[in-house]
Amino acid sequence: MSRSRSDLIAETLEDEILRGRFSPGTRLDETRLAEEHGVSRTPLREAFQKLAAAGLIEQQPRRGVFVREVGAVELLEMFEVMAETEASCGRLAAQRITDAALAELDAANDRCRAAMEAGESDSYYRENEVFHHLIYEQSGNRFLAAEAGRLHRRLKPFRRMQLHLRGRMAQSMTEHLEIVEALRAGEADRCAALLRTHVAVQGEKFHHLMAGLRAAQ
Amino acid sequence: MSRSRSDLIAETLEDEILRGRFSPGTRLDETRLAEEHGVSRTPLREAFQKLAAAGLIEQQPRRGVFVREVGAVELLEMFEVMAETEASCGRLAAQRITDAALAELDAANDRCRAAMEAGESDSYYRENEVFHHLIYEQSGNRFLAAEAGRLHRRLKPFRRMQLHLRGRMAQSMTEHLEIVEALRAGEADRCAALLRTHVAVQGEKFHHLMAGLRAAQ
DNA sequence: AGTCAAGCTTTCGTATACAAGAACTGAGTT
DNA sequence: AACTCAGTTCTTGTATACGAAAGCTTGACT
Repeated sequence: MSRSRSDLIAETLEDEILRGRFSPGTRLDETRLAEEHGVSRTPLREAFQKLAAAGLIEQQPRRGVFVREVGAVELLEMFEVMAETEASCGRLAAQRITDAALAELDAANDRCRAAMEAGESDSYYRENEVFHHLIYEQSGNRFLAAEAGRLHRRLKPFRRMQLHLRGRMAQSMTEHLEIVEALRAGEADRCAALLRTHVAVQGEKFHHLMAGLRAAQ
Repeated sequence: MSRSRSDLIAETLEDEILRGRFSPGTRLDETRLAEEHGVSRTPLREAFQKLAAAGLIEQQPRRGVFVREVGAVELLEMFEVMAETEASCGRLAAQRITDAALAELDAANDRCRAAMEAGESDSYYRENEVFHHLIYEQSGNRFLAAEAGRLHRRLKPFRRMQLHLRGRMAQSMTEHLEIVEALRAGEADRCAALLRTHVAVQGEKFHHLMAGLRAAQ
């Protein structure tokens, strides 16, 4: 599937940026990175194009490329869009979901509950992701699902931290159950509303975390 | 603003593709296009990267780049997402819109009405676009507005044709008025629903047109 | 001593050259 | 006559070389 060197490098860089190896604002040196990956500047530049298109880096005219500083405002905006997008997925899924998928959602929720009861936030996070991706798929709209997946991936690093907030897992869990209920009943509007708040809460929690960090400094 | 040659070429190519100079499935010859634009292959390849990221072309591993064949299914999916996205814009705008923006929407609608009464579908189309972009902006979420704008642009060529359908302009017009009403009243859910169907109708009309074309062959 | 300008260095943007892979064509064989 | 295999050619992917622009440093002038 992966086409060429530049694709591979783009993936690697994306991972490294999202994982925080390169902090926001850092300048990415073409020459040095090319050396590091053992290639010339050409494939590296192609990788940069892709990252720029994905909004991860910023290319300044004759200055170089920099890891994009995603401000708190933009991040909150992205969370809002995520909430709306998931609501859309839910709305459509409520009209189109299959019994098999409903069973899968139940199973994912069971695993979520198990993780919660064991207090394993890592595996909770993993199963939570399965749950959400299932809904994306069940929207029956591959374009929408892809869009949702992309945004989800983008917000991943910021989503994760808030599961450690006390009581969040339990609350998230009950919301999941309600969502499945709405899906099973085919209540599109209700399902959309539930998903919207379920995700919007993450944005708010994130906001609180940010405010807390800022206050602590 | 525009950075370099490759940016310019990307824009030109995008326009040419959307306008139909290159029909879907056509292979884009690097060498020939480079010659045509009076540049080397390098900036052209960079332009290709951008177009690929925008989903307009497809790069096949050692085969070349091809104008993407957007199937009817995918197109309908995109219309559906457009409907959902505009609904989201409307929902948020209903809570955040300013009086000034409401006045602008009224003005745009007046111009729409004038165009409709004059039977000028071109200028109706233009004012219609203004109307929708205003709502994008008034969502108060720049990320969402950008997303909506991108999708709108992508669907432009397919949106346009259906205004020629008999009675569509008049219906569109009344829907606009209802939408502004909901925005003014701050009724988020109603505004979202109105926008959703307003845009979804376009997808359906498009579907009919497609079916008609297919039947005519 | 401070400021401005000019040159120098660095790095980006573009061109070109080279290598590797895929398709096509031709001939030979079954 | 059809199929296969090998050679050739065309095109893509990558490397490298060159030119231009931006920033920094240094020196001279006020």
